[in-house]
Amino acid sequence: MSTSTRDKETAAAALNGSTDRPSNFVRDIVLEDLKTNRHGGRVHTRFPPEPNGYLHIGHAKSICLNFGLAAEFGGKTNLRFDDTNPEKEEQEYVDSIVTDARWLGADWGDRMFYASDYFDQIHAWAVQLVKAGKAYVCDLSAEEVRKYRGSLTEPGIESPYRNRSVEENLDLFERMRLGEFPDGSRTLRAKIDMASPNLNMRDPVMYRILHAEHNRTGDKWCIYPMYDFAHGQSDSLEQITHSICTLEFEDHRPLYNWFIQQLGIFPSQQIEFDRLNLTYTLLSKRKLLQLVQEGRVRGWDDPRMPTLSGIRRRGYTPEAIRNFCAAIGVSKTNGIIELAMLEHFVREDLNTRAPRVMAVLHPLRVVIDNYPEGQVEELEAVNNPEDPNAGTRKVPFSRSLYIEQDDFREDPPKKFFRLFPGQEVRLRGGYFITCTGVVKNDAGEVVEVHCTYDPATRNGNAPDGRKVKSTIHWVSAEHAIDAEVRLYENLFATENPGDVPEGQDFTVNLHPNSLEILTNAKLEPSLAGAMPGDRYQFERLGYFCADLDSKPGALVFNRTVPLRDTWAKIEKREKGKSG
RNA sequence: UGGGCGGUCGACUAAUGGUAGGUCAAGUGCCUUUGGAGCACUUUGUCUAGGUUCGAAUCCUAGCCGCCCAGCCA
Repeated sequence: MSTSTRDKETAAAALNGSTDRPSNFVRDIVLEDLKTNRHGGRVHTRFPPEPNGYLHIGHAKSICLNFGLAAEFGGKTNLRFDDTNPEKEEQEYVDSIVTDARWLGADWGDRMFYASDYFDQIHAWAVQLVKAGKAYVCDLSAEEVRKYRGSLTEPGIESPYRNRSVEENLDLFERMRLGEFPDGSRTLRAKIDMASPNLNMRDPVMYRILHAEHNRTGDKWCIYPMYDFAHGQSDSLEQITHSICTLEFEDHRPLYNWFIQQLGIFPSQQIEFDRLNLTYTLLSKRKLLQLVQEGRVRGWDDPRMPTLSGIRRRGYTPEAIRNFCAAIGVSKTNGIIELAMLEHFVREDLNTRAPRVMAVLHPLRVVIDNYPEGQVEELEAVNNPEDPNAGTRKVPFSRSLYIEQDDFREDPPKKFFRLFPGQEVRLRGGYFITCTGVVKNDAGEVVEVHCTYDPATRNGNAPDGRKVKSTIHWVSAEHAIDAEVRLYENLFATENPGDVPEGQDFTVNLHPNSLEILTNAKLEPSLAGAMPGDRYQFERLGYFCADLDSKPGALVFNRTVPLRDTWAKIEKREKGKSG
């Protein structure tokens, strides 16, 4: 079956309501347009980032919506850079956006465009509006324009330059283009209605003078169109059927439509949805840029950043992000999604695919007193209990091991099932051991735990059928490889980092210890060949991903997300009871 | 106080005049060689007040609350 046939059938199935994909209001609009044959069955969307920062998880929602919708109905999605402000845009951002969008799974074929591709046409349209008496050159300064605009409750006043002749406007606009005037001295404005209750309709600026080198058009232009006079025009040129943007552009829709109507060009339809908000997370390119510039993080791809590059480096998969985006839905309510939702979808994805390994983050030495000195056994460990095809691996076992400090208590609290004096536990993939004693340092801290093992429990079960309440992970001390492990907390300590006390900066909400670097982690030897980007479950701890900084012999792992920790919950609750 | 847009479990989202359902979170139990995963069960909701209707989350009226808009940013 050809792709297009299948796509059409998919579209038909969707039209019949026979798919179980959860709908949303944008999809419903598309469905309705398809039913009424509004665009001849065509669905064409676009993803229009400004190359002034890195893509973040909020953009992922938009990418999934735009590309997902088009794909579902056999349509297309363009990648289009909204590059109308040369002062803020850079090639680095273009490159990162391409990389990140592709990584997420976006496919725009050969349709990667730039608003700047259309500068000639947009300029011609501006001239067209001038000739029609719908636009004029205004000599008011920025400050004057603001004053003349009026306020939320008061109408504006018309610019004294509003009624210049077409000839004069044409001449002036051309001289603006030729660079005869300094930045900010004049603008081209649409002649609409200074009394409109919608401020966007009070003679909005269409073109401003900016003697700035543009990343793509160089010094060809010294006038640049504003968003409002570029975006809809670009949509129209690309015959975009559904131009999906976020809620804050709702007030711009009348203007979007006004330009299209005055110009008599293809009527793309703007539809607004709610942008993503996540607890403990800031999704504002301006603020993320600030974090990078002030060195509060290690860069745009710092694993604590909500950028796609940061999240990727942290170990998230594109599938997890897509599943998350599908689950949160699309609406017009401005809500805030709990970060736990995102974390759920990484765990869900990684659970099925991440190979299990053993790693000890905070090592505590264990000596098995009755295990023969110098003996080494290769125990067979399951790679992934969720995936029978993942097979097994050999893990060396010897007399001296490391276990997690948290897995031993000299004085166990209630409901603590792990190792303590007199207690027997199972070593994951191996023997039962019983704690017989401890060695302390001068400070009274336990530095070594002594145990005996039961040779009859090699396969992890006791022949006499006795049970053990807990299984703990371990690594053989002499075989362990060292690694650096980076643990992350939320970048921000408050649920809504945008809420800032009067007069303060949002950085006051930064989590003081969002990065903890462990330099003494001990890994099982099978990890020696881990390459950057490789993902694992460190058993009982969480999902980890070899960092970009990782090299053979100098491994570095990021904790993507911890495993759900029932014991931590119990302990917290018990402590609350007693304290 | 002008205009625009919204208010459904703790969070997100369905139900488009006809049984308020799903996911996350939380809790309980089962299971378990990860206190993981899985399974089962449970708690909690239609902003308020009127009205229309046999029947309202849905329609009407009036309130209340929240978000966005006064860049020559997007």
